[in-house]
Order: sequence, then C-alpha cells, then structure tokens
Amino acid sequence: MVKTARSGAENGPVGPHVVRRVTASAVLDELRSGGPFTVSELVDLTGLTRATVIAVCEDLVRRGWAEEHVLERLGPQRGRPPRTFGFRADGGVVVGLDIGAHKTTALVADLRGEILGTASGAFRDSEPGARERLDVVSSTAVAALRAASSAPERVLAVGAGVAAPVDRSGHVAEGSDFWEMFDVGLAAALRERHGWHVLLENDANLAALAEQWLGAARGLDDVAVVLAGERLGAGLIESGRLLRGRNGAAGELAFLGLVDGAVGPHGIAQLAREWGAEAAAQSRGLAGLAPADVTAEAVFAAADDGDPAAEGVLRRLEGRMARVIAVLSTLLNPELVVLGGAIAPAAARLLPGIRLELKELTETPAEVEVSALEGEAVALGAVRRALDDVAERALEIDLPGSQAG
Amino acid sequence: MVKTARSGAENGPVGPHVVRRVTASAVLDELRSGGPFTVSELVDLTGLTRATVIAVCEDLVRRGWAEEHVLERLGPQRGRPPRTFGFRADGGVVVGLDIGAHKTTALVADLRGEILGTASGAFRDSEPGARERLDVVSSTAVAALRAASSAPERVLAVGAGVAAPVDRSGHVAEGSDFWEMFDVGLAAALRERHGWHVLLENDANLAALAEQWLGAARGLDDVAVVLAGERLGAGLIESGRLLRGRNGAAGELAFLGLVDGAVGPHGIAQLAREWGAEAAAQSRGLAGLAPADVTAEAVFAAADDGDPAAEGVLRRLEGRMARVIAVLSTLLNPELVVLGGAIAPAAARLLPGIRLELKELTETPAEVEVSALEGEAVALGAVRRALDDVAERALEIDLPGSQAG
DNA sequence: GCAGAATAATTTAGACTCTAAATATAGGTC
DNA sequence: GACCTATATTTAGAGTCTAAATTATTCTGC
Repeated sequence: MVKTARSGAENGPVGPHVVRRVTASAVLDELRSGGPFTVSELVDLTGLTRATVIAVCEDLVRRGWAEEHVLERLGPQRGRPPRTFGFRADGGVVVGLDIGAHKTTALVADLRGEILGTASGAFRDSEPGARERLDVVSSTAVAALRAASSAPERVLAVGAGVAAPVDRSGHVAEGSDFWEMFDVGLAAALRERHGWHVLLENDANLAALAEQWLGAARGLDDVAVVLAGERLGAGLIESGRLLRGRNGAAGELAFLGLVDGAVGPHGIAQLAREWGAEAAAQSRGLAGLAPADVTAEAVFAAADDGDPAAEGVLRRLEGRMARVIAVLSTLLNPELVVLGGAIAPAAARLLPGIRLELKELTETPAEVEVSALEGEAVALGAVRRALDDVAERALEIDLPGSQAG
Repeated sequence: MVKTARSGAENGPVGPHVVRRVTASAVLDELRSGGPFTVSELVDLTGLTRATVIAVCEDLVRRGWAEEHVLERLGPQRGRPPRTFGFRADGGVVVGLDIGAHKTTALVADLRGEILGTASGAFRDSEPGARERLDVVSSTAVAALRAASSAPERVLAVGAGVAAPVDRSGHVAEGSDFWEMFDVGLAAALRERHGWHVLLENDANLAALAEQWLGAARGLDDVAVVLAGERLGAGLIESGRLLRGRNGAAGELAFLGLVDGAVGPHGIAQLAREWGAEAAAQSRGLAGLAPADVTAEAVFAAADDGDPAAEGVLRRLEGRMARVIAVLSTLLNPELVVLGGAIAPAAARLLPGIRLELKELTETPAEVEVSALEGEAVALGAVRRALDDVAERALEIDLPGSQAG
C-alpha cells in the first residue's frame, strides 16, 4: 500500500552477501528460539544445504552470536558424531526500564529474555526535574546490571516505558508538557553516558508486548491490554504489531466520558474512591467509613465482607469496564483483552460480571482475562522491546568479544 | 514481536537468484512509479551498477514487465544516446468489484491503475441467491473487461468488496449468516470460471485504500474512513496497513449505542429519517411533511430552506458523527478521518459542526474531510488491492506474452 | 580386531549474481 | 577528422549457493 521508500539507494549495496544475510537470519532465528541443534537438525529446519549451514554457523560463532557445543552423548549412537551449535544467550544483555511517576524499575535480561537482575529506585521529589529523573533512572539501571553481574558495556539495547504517548520515532508526543522536554533527554542522555541504544515507548504498549510474550495473551496476534489504576490506557496489538497512531497517542481511553457521561477520563482506582464515597455519604453503609476515608482497597474489602453498598460500587465498575472493553471489541476485534495495572489484583472478582455484560454490548466480544504479570508487565515489555530490536539488528551488531571485522 | 514462521524450509530455496529478486524489485518499483527512465537514471535511483541495471531491465523486458523505449531526442545532446526503459502498464489488467446488496460495480484498470472500463449490474431478486449473485457479478466483470477492450485471460488479480467482515485469509467471518456460504463461493467460483485470483475484502477497508490512494487521504499512513449511509462502518489504516482484527470485524462502529444511548447500530440515513419523523410528529414543522414521508433527502432539503426543525436534526447528526469520530481519534489517533458512503454528498454541510464538537470531545482530534470519490470508493479500493497484490507477486507471475520460462 | 553400516563432515565443481575497472560506441563540437 | 562526452559493453574477480563426490567417525556383529 503505497511505496515505502526510494528503494535501492538507501538500503546499502546489494551483492552476494545479502544471500548470506538471509541464510544467517534463518539459522540464527532457529538457534534463538530453540535449544542447541545439530547441523543436521538445522538443515531440516531451514531447508539449507549442510555445507551452507556449517559455513553460516561458523560465521555466527565468529561474530559472537553462536557457540559450538561439545556434545555429551547419552547412549551409544551410530555414525559420525554431529557438530552442535547453540545460541549464545550471554553474548550481551538488554535492559528494560519502567519509568513511573514516583519510581522506576529496571530489569536486566540475557538475549533469550532470562531475567538476570532487578533494581528499583524512587525519585526523591514528588515532582522531580529532568536531571533528578535521569540520575535515578541511570543509577537504577546500573544497579540492576550489577545485580546481574553484568556491565554497561555489555548492554545491546534498552527498552524504556513512560506514561505518555510516544510516536514512531521514539519522541514523546508534543503537547504532553510534562514529558516533552524530558524524552529527548532520556534517550540522548543514556546514549551519552553509557553508549546505550534506547527505545522509548508508551507503557501500555510495553505491557501489551509483555502479555503477548509471557502473559495471558501468549502467542496471540490480536490483543488489547488495558492498564487500569490511577491512570487508564491501553496497548493495542493487531496482527502482531503495536498500534501507535499518528502521534503515538493510540490506545488512549479517554472516550470514557462519551461512553457513560462521566466528565473527563478517570482511572478505575479513582472511580472506586469516588463512587465509594458517594455511597458512604448516602449513608448506605460501606462499613461505616467516613466518605473521606474511602480508598479503593477499602471498597474492595467491604465488598468481600458482603457490604451491599460496596458491592453496588463494584457493579458500577464492572459496567464501566465492560463498556470500555465493548468499544475495543467492536472497533478493533481483538481475540483477547487483558486487564492489567493497579486494578489487576482486584479485577479477578469483576471478571464474571464484565464478561456477562460484554456479551450484551457487542456482537464480537473478546475474551477477557486478568494479567498475571503483577507489577512487572511494563518492565518485561521493555525487555521484550529491546530483545526484538536486538534480533532485528543482530547481523549489523558487532558483539563485544567477537572476532569479526 | 514473536517469530513469524519456521523461516527457511517454506520460503523456497535460497541462492544467488534471491539477489536478482531484490534488484529486480528495486528497478521494477522505480519503473512502476515513474515515467520511462534512462539506465543512468535508474542507476542513480537504485544505487545499483550500470551493468546490473541493464541486465535486470532486459530480464524484465523478457518477462513482460518492462519495455525498451525508442527515444526521441528533443534537442542536441552530448554523448552516446542512452537506452530507456518503461513499465508496461498494459502487461495485464486488474478488476475491482464492489458487490453491494442490490447491485454490483466492476472497474477494469491497467497495471498503473488507469481505469479502462466500467460496468454495473443489478440483482433481479431483492434477496438474490448465491447463484444469482455470482452470475451477475461474473457477467458484470466480463462486461467491464469488454468495455476496456480486454479479456478474462488478461486479468492478473481481482479485488472484491463486500459489506461483511472478511478475515485475513479472505473468508467472510462466521456468524454472518447471509454471506457465510457465499464468500467461498465467490472466490472459488470466479477462479473456477475464469482462473482469476480473487481477493475478498470488507468494503469499508477498500474505501480506505481508495482514499489513501486517490482521495482525501492521499499519501497518509494513519487514516480512518467512515462509510455512513444505511449502514455504518469504518476502514482503518494504521502505519500504512489495514486493520482487520482477529476475525476481520475491526472497523465496526456498532458501539454507537454506547456512545449516546441509542439502541443498536444505526446508519446515518436511517437516523435522519427517524429523527426527522420525530420532529415532524412533534409538529415542529419540517416543511409540513407527514412523518411517514420523511426521507433523509427531505430533511437535508428542508434544512437548506431554513426549516429550524430540520436544522435541529442536522445538529443531532453532527453530534452523533462527532462522537463516533472522537472515539476513533482517541483510540486510534489517525491523522485524518474521511467521511464517505451515501452520506458524503450531504456531509460537507455537517463538517463545520462536526469539527467544532470534535475539539471538545478529544485531546487528539483528527482532521475531518469528506470523500470526493463519490460512489466509486469501494470499487477503486478493490482495484488498489488488486494492484498491490500484483506488485507483491510480480516476479512470480508469468505475464501473458512473456518469453520467460 | 576388523569388515560393514550408518551418519555426518568436508571438499570439489558448477552456476549465478554482484561490483569495479577497462574498453568500446554513438553522437556532438571544433 | 580529431576530440569530447555520456553511455554501453566486456572482462575479471569475489561471494554465495547447490549438488555430488569424497572422507571421517562411530557403532554393530562376528
């Protein structure tokens, strides 16, 4: 659909080596996604010739992406012992950052996504400046690297999630006054300080990647992940691709106001407080709390005790969520909607009600599940994003310690 | 984001010829998108060597995709006269079909998208059976080919739009009882009868392709096209790609009920009638029409005459449209929303009101324009779809009349 | 121990493609 | 007619793949 780019001139010179790029990618993909393989297995998997597979593997070993395994033969086998090659998951590391309003989390993972180290840090000020944020983020990342017994030089890519729209070029959308100045700062500053390749991304988008990778949406290609808590936003994946929209603002759910007449967008936690306080004020009970003391947790706890007013609040929340999911289902037709964010722990109890209402609201209801990734979805998604980037650039990257020219 | 497929084995054998495929694509893309070029120009455009470009061009000529032009030199020029090559737009044709409820339209275009012939046919029965539909569609397509002085054997691809969800594999989504049986019938039957390669697609999706190709959204990568009339649906393009969703149902706008409390989905024309009739019944005028006589056209005409009740209906329509567009803008963040379908002729007068309301409803309002493609959007989009398919498969297609083995 | 079977690695020959550099060609200019 | 210019063609060299032939390693059975 419409040309992508003046094709040739920019895509580097063509030549016999592009063939090698294709074959090397094929082999590397197999190695990355599976255990060590014998050459014969790789021949079967890729459809390439034995001679080619060996040449490619030796190439990959030289470049640091693969290693030859010394095989331990279990039982007696016939024939010449095969050579086996495996992916070098320790060829480098990636970092996943979840940069929140008050704190930041860093994960360090190997090239297969195994988490090697974690750290988190809090911003001292409640409204920290760019410098403060940058320092905390940077030192948290370094701390996670230390916990992983790794070092900044070994980092091949960094994924970073922020609670703001991020466009396709990795810039925080204009008009988002708070982040506007900081975004360029983050990617540029981390590159400056450590030489890192930073991929900035909206947090809900990363949560979606994480759910698709390790969570409730594992392996599905059409998914929406709703992050509900103080904020409300969604990460959308269609046909395996993140949707960002023109300015990176896709996935905002501020149409809530249109859906049931509320004024402006509201996080679910906020709503629970607000509606809970209403109920308390109307002296409908809620465990005798004063309206000012009503927290989201208190409402959920009261509902557990059978408080009818609190249960009424939950019904309203179910309705609200069902409407949001109904709009997503109708407009985007995902296979599954995952509920995540701060609401996740409480969401399980809303699920039956939501599913029931959803069926009435749309002809194409998605499945609905609750995230099981706890607080780590965004950081895990950042890891996934970084891994994807590394996989894409693999053959252009010179791995530290490789003997390649 | 997750592996796509067991890479190698299915992708055909690798070898030096894949390089040729790359270079040939690069040259062919340039030729297709521009006038005839001299070899030197192609060298600049593609970054390839002169020797390569000539070899590739001669290859393309042999395969029927390009032709060598005899140059007419305008003024005196220095140097050896260059060879020039051009795309052979007449190497074959594509067909675009708009299969509606009551009639069908067929366009025939050359490989550059120039429309060569048109035809349309009506179904005799109001609820025609599969056989009747198939016969009319087939003969309409053949009539359009005749009008284009072409023939069924020259058809390289057929795009076909239907008013039903179509999933990625080209099948009408299950549960859509009416089309369910017919869809497979259409693609299979046209292949059977004429050997055509048929690409079934949702009509709103095709309208979106058309707007992006020739219409108000020319060249934009993030667009939504709302088809409003008796029915209501949208075609969504994000990052240059159509969104289909899990079952092809993406773009449905039946969430309208959620947005302002209406029951079930309603086409705009229906609403105009309904609300107009309400207004008439409340004896608020509407040019003295009896409620039963109120048509959408009558409402718009009355508004033109300054009838306040009719204007009230238009305000309500503006509000409804603005809400729909607001949801699209917020959730998908397109750059532009195009209003098309039966509403298009009347929509221009709603535009100012819609734009004004939209700004109040979302933080990321899209631009809003009215389609200028008149009734042809779907059929044109079908042509575009077919052309894209041909472009993608170009080097695997044996063009009729080529001397390639 | 040793021939033979089984499996895999390595080598060799052949084909195709690209680039780069050298050579040839077709016009115009002086 | 000699020269200049822009282009075309040829030639040499390198990289890559496949396919087929050759060599290597191990186990089995006697």
